[in-house]
Amino acid sequence: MIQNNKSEKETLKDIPLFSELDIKDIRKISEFSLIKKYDKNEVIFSEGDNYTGFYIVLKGKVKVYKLSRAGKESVIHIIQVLEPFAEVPLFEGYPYYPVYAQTLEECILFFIPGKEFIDFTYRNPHISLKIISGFAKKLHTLTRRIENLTLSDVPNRLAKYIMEEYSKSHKVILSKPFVLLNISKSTLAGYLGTITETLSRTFKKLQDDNVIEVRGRKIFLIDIDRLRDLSK
Amino acid sequence: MIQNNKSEKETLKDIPLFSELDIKDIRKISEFSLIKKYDKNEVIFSEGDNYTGFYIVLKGKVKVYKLSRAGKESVIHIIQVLEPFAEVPLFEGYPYYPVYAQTLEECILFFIPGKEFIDFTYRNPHISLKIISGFAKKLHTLTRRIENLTLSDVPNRLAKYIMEEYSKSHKVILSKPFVLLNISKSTLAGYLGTITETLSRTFKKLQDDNVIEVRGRKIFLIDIDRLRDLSK
DNA sequence: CCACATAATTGACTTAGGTCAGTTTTTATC
DNA sequence: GATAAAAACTGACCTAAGTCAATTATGTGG
Repeated sequence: MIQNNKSEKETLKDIPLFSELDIKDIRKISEFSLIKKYDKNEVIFSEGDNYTGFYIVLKGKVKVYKLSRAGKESVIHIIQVLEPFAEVPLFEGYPYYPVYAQTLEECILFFIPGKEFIDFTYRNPHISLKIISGFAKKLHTLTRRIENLTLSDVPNRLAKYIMEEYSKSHKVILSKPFVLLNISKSTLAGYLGTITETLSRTFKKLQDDNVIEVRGRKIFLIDIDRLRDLSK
Repeated sequence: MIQNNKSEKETLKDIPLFSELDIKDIRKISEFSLIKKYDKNEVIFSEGDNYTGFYIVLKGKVKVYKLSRAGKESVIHIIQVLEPFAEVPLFEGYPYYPVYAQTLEECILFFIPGKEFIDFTYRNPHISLKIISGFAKKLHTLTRRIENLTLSDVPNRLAKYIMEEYSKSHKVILSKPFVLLNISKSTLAGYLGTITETLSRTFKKLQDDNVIEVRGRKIFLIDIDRLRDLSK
């Protein structure tokens, strides 16, 4: 984990959280923030660690998760480029990280110390509307997750996931539409609230039913209508 | 559903969301808001209804939930006195209610039209910090719910629920500590992500193990240590 | 490019918890 | 306080998905 703090100030403007800020404010935030680099699979913080601040992903992907006593993993969020994570405890006044965070690949993260950011927020109230809309979006997502976990079975949840990924990026090879999983199948299992074995069998079942074709991380959508139906 | 708009202005100051506002602001909000009365079990809004605004419970309790195709119910929140609900879509710009809401008993609700409240927020940025901390708390709760649904079984989730209720209100009769369920067992089942039959059997099992004693809605905690252990 | 480690798959088995159907208990209403 | 309606409970059964153990595939660093 190396730290440096050069350029990159341009990128910050692309972060939804900072999109309303002018270059002066961006510079101010940069002054008390850090750019940190992480290898693949590095643990960024653990549940129970003292809270120091939050992160924004500039490059790579981060898994935010909880662990059971037995070591089973429940993936709460997959954080993509330009998205923040661990910003919730800051506004709750919670002094510890309530979850684990680990990189899924080589990452560059923007680290923002909590105390300084709170001060900044007080002096720049317009940023709070950004925070609110970010939180609202997260709340919506988590609500849907709870709904899915309680009302849908695994094939249903997997179909939903594939359809959502597909609607984010319409990729096609040789007239065949497909989705490229950007996380490992074990991470996906944890995200769908199941285990790798069950996920593997579910993929197979959908394949045997000619709904999809699984080739490694490429999932070809053979029968989109049926997949859409399965995802309801 | 009758509407009237008298007194009650004092109560509004007790709502965490409004606690920082002075009497002038409270009066302003009251001007564009409504007090609505509901019978027990009245549906306040349904999923898909056009979004008009959000509510704060002044008296009673409200269940916020989703329904599966088959009509199975997943309870997302139980809203208690002075808590707001349906405020999330407002800040997401989502034009429909994404959930159902129904009273669990006779209720008095404060209804705040969305458009007017947004305007008010722009002119009173200090209220946005209240919104943020409310959202942060909700996010924390939902995260724990997901964790529980994916990593714990039903006895575990029930034990957690009882312990949490107990820590909110330490009630004792004849030296026996107990918890008074303030929702029906079928609602509780939906909240714990299970069904009434399973909940009933789980209560029975905990009773047979001499951990609790169930007498209607009164749950006596016979062996708190073991219950606490079960809830981990 | 090989060797090792990690990830994914598969089979046999178990089990938590859901379904269905019927009964009892509690609650609300006249 | 009787009667209906709703909520809670119980038993028999079933099934989705978890566990355990072993195998196969994939990826990665030397």
